[in-house]
Amino acid sequence: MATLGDLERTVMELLWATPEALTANELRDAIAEAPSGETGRELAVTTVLTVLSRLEKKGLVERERNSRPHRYKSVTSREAHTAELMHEVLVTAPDREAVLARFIGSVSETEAQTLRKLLGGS
Amino acid sequence: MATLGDLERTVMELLWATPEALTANELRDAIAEAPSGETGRELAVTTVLTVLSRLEKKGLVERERNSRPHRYKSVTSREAHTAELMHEVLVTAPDREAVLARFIGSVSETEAQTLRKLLGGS
DNA sequence: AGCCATTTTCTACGGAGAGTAGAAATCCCG
DNA sequence: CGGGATTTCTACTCTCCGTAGAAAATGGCT
Repeated sequence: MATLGDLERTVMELLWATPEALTANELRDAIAEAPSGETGRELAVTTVLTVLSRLEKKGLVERERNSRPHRYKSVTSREAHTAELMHEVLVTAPDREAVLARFIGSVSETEAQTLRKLLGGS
Repeated sequence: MATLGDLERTVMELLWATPEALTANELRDAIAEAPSGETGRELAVTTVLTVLSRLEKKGLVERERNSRPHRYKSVTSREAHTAELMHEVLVTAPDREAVLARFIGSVSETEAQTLRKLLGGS
């Protein structure tokens, strides 16, 4: 179930947060700035490249091979990816209805509201 | 995020499927019978015990230490556990509303129906 | 009480995934 | 064409998990 490591996750979050495709160097710098979370670490650019190729193999990242410093971007939006993961979790259980029943009990009222709206009438 | 290995998952599914607490030996036998999935493997009972203690450390399993052959049972139901996992996934994204929007698009009509019912009116 | 079979704990190994990065190969710009 | 930038290869380490033997603990039976 495509589970991500810490660094992989950090990279994905940066890619998800950026509309344009990024180069490995740009990513290395962004990680060093460390706007959130882990103390800004100084990684070798090869480290970032390794992670990127692993993410590419996992199908989460796509690279533009034509432009010289290759540019990387996420294949799906963060929301789509998260929703897909949720669905994967859901279908691991035989009784999905029961799972959903529990699940809606765990979401906030605001979120419940959103769900009602999205599910529309009937 | 408490991700399970294959054997750990197999054990959890057996525990979830059984109301009474089970001993390591009973679990070993149940795995050997292999009612589903993996070809019935003959595991050493110590293997099962190791997995059980790891699951206990992860908080998924509880053991009755008083009864002599210790008996193990799951801490939460399969549905509760699955729903909890889904929620954990949901909150990894900043825009939960957007994730939920995608998510409901991925559930079947039957499930959507269930959700409407559970969310009630208003 | 003492012994032995059963049970539990400890220790360990091998393989996979992930973080990390140097060495080597490749690629262009000037 | 040469050299700096870029990419690929290779590799080491750590942690997790499957797997199980060795060792310790336990408890019933004589």
